[in-house]
Amino acid sequence: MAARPFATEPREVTMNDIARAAGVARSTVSRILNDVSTNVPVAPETRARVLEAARGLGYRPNPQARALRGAPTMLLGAIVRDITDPFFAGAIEALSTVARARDYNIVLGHAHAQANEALALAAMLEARQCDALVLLGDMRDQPALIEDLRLSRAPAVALWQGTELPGIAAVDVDNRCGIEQALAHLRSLGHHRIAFVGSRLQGDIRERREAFVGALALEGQPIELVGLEVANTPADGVAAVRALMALELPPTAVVASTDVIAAGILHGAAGLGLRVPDDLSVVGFDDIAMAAYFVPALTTIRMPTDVMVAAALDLALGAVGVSPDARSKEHRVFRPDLIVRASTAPPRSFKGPA
Amino acid sequence: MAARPFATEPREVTMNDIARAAGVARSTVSRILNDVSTNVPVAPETRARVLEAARGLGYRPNPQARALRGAPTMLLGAIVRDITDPFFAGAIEALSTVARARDYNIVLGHAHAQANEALALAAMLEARQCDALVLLGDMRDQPALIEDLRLSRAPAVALWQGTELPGIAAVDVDNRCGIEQALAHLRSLGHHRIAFVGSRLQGDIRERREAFVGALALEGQPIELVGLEVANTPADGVAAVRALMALELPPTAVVASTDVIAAGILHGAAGLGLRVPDDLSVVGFDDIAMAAYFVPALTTIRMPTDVMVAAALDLALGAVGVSPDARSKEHRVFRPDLIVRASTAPPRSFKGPA
DNA sequence: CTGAAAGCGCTAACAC
DNA sequence: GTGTTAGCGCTTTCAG
Repeated sequence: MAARPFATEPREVTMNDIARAAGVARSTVSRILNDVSTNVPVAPETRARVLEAARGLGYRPNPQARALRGAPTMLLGAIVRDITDPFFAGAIEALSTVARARDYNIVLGHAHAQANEALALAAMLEARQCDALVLLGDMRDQPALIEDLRLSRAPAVALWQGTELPGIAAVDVDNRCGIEQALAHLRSLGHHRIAFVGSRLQGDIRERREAFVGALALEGQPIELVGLEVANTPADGVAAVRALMALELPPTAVVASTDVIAAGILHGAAGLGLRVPDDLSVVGFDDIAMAAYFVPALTTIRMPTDVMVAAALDLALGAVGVSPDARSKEHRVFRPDLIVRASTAPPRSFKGPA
Repeated sequence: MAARPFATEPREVTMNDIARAAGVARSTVSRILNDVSTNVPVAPETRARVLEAARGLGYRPNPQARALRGAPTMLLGAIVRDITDPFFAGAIEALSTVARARDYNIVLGHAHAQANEALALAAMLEARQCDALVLLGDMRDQPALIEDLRLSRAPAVALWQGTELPGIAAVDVDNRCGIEQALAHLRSLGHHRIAFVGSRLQGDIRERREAFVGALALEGQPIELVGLEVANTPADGVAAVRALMALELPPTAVVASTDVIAAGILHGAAGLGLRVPDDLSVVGFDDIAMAAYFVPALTTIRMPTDVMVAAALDLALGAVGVSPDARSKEHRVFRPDLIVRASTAPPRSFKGPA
């Protein structure tokens, strides 16, 4: 067989084919298949014939044609910096689940802090294939994206942005509340020298850091901060705990800005011959699926991820009774909870409440 | 302002608008914007005028209209059972990266072994919004999906399917090779009682299990298998190690079918007061990002994920010089490597090579 | 070199 | 009840 320039695709079955097969007009087929019987009556006999033909021919509606007529694409864009981050992986899963319940699919636009970062995102917007967009995590370092977002017709919602993006609806966690719970827990165990590990640069993490500083400053407690430039990786958690433990007066407890960093802290502590929680207490943030199976199981802050994701979707796709205009101004904040596990205990020197 | 039934969308800028602004015909605009200058010459003056108008009006091509004309959607469907699985999260990230290099975006179709499982997938195919599909992980328990896949016009590639799906191209890892490396490593350390943890039900994992059984049977070694029904979760890893250690003659080493299960084994071992690797050696499979930061760092089998994902994309989107027909019959297998870390050591009783 | 016209598959007025 | 018609935004002959 000679190679043809273009493969002759096995032509799609269209409404025309059904119309011909059933001996009716295309519009009739459309009416029946879309079940607009409420408005326009159709003879049951015709209906049966058309449905039969459609099934027999294996008809599948062409979404592009529908979209051209103004139908929604049923695609929801999810822009995330790093799918590999277990917390965001979980969030995407949750988002995908609630989206599916509305017959929406997720288009992934991972930002991946690379050189071409903004481009990937712009491409997605440019393509306008999505009915709405959800941003997961802090994107303020991608000004081009934010700008495009504003110009874009598709509504956008920022999840875990950790800050307000004027004109874009937001769903966030109360980071201060979470950090305060962690600190209250550690203090009740008798800890006085508590360190925080996490960058001051990125949204949520920055908020957590500020909450930490604020809370300790309020009480005149000594503050030990590490990692103005800590990345959200276990490797940087290892480096941080090494730095902390090399201090003249090392902390007895560490609050990590995320569970991923906490994993590194646990690993690094073990490498230094320290036992957690006896020699060092560790508190994480996020409660990723694995946190309960760290060695030891991690005490951490859990957010109502499912609820938050559902709220974001409501905002993005339009909950009943919420005008698009009002939506873009909304900023919903949810309260996290402390989950106490095995990585926290009274410090060694602690002999009971004063 | 009274509420209108439908918000008047800020009308998109179309080619007609440009044509009007530049005083040319729509077809001319199309030619210029698509740069088909090779075929049809266009007056430089006209070209400039049109480009100017397009930029000025902020024109963005409508992908649906293009698709209707037969253009590709530039969307790649990725069907994965569980995005939360760190290994697959990494794979999706890799896939997304190579896809982006070809201007493709990923549409997520997570299968999530629920009641509505097959539906989600069918919906995606039904929608035919994707130019090609990549299946990540074993999907044989979703026969409806597989069937749809065959009917679908979009080419599909199975990644880590762990078995052949007739008519669907596949990219896989040599599981036997990986398991044999793990066993060789453990034997060289002096282990004789080695257990395997992992279900016999699912694709890759089943292959790993069979490789394990085969290799040990060959040498008449005692075989300890756990988990005919082990799920790929840390929780089941914990249960497995408890069961193993309750045996009359517990193993001195465990091979886990995945790093996620290995995490549970490490956690469970610690809970039993066992020290890894002194009391028990543990080998994982996958080398997920966190594996190097487990306590202790996990010895595991690493696959060339990036290369495999790229191969899958080539197959799906059509590498140069490969006919669609030949592609669907391809089955490429890649070799994994053992990464030795801190979770393996000679067994306690071992006093050096015999 | 450029314009006119047809049509991708579908929906929605508007006839009859 | 059902058919006719127009048109969504775009590409692509085919005429000039």
